[in-house]
Amino acid sequence: MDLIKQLGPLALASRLKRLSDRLMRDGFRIYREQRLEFEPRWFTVFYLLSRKSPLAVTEISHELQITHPAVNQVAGIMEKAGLIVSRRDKTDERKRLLSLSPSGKELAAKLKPIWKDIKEANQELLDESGVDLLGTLDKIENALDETEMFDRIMLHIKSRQAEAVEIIDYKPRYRKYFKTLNREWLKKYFSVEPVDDKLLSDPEGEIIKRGGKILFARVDGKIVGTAALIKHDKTTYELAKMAVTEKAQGRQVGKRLALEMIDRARSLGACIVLLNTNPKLTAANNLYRSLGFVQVSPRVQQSFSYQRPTITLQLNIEEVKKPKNINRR
Amino acid sequence: MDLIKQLGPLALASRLKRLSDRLMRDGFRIYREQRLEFEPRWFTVFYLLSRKSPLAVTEISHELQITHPAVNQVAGIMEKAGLIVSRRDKTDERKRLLSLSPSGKELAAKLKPIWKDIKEANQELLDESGVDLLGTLDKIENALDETEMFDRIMLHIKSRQAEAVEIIDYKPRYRKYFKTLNREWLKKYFSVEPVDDKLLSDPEGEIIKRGGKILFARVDGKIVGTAALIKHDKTTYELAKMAVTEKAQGRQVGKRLALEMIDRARSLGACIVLLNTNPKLTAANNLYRSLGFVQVSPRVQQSFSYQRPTITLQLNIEEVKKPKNINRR
DNA sequence: ACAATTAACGTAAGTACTTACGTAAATTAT
DNA sequence: ATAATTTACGTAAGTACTTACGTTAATTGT
Repeated sequence: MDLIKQLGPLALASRLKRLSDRLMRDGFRIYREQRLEFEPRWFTVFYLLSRKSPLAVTEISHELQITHPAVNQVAGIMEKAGLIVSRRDKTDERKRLLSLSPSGKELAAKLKPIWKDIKEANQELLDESGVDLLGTLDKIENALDETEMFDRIMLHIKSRQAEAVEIIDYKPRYRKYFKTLNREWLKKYFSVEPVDDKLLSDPEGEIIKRGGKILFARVDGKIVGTAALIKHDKTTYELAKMAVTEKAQGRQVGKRLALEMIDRARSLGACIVLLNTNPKLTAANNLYRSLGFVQVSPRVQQSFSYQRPTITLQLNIEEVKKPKNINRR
Repeated sequence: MDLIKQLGPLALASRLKRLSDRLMRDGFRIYREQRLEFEPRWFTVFYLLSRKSPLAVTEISHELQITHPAVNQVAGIMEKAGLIVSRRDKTDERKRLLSLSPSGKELAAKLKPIWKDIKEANQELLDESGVDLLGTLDKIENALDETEMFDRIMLHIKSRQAEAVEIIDYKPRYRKYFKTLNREWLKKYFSVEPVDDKLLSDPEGEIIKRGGKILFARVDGKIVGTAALIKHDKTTYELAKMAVTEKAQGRQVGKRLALEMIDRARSLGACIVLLNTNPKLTAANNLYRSLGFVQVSPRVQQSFSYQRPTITLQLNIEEVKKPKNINRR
């Protein structure tokens, strides 16, 4: 019958809102029944000012953990209602100091016993239910302070997306993807240089026959990414021509390709994996750095010859640590 | 630092709202980050339709325990976005049947894995905190279904207000209040008849010297109510001239006066307490009935002579039960 | 000492509900 | 069979927050 209840953790936010709305509404009814010109919305700001004043708008906002426009709005309404007064801070002209007006103080005195009744009624509700909701909320808020729900969900999404990525070895029938995927991003950011075209047109001759590797990434049966490993010497390889089609970006395809390729390099006896990239490609560079790549001196940079500005990164193969949050069965 | 947290049960609703808002906001960020044209607000209606359709607006409203305008609004937005379609019910032209459109179904398929991630992340948050929040919410919602917060708070307020009412015996210096308080309501609802004026002008002679009683109610040092007990014969008394000033109404003054007067009648050896009232005075009559007064036959009605329509109520003194929720130390 | 940055506040618009009220179709009562 | 009531839906306005953005005053860096 009650879907939100049934959905459990999925509809947690909706359920909390529903309960909050239910309690707020009854607060509104109480004030009206007692013929008090007061609204639940005003409570936090009003109560705070009744205990400590004057206070500036942002001071209140910090203390209540709500935004300053919220405070500003409530303060505006209460000032119109004559409950609070405001004046500029003499020492800081930006600040507007709020405090209760005489009639605000009078109302506060009338409200105090009602607040006590509300507090007791809520306490009884919690006692009756026999559960420590406040303690529960404490713990949940603390856990969220550690890691926000956004990051928690993103971890799940990324791990699921990484699992959906299949890494497969080079096969002649995939050759065309090696070229098209790479030309896609080269055209977008720079231009396809002769050095690029040579490699892209003959991956078997230029890369595989010289002791390198080529991998592809497949998601839902479609080839969405590729990467090459070029052999420089017995212990030095270069991770190059890594490309992920635009639609699949942000789905951990690049990460999976790079991780797998580093594994392959290790198997081939590599001690150093080099990588040429452009400073503008921040998303890619962040990935490389997260995998342990560090920038090396310009000396190394000389050995390759691209028209576009290039920086060289290096990974010492012994330092590789597998990242925690990617499940790579 | 965090006032809402410090206030505990008093700011329970604010705190639940704050947590709900925090979780909702992150939901919004997740959909945006995944480049999905979907909002947390749509979730409940959309999810329900993805499982069961078609459904009418109020059917959804019942299932989700939200108001039908909320459903109507969300449905309107989602229809504009092309996610749902609606058609009239053939057998009941009032009903608008909602179901997912093909593109809505497509989106649902994309959303399903994300929902799973959200669910898991929320579940982990709860597990991590080591508390059964969902069970706690269940219990609290059940307790509120039994008795809403409004009624819980009202019980506290009424009991406190009843305690604040002081019942004091007649003293000559209070004589004027007996007249003014009674004229106040008589003028408001009817008119002051000669029979009234005779009693009100000489309470000592007309009531007390004839074996009756007069009581006053005092709140915060002010006389706010009065009541008289008129002796008819050895075992029959009449509760009359009960008046509570408008400002103090709804604060249990009448109830305290009536209860105290019934006690006095009992002490004087009364078996029956009569009472003349007007059918229009519903608030007062509800009080009388709650105290055990029942309407008697018109025969009794003849013995008194007011111009205004009058019904007579009677209380058998042995039947008096003290009401539970009024604390009368 | 001056520019750049940061802080405090205000306003506008958006989100996600609600209550209040109106209309029309269906159902029930007399 | 007609009137009265109930049900289903729609619209308007209100509540209580948010984000986004702009202005002005104070603070910091060079």
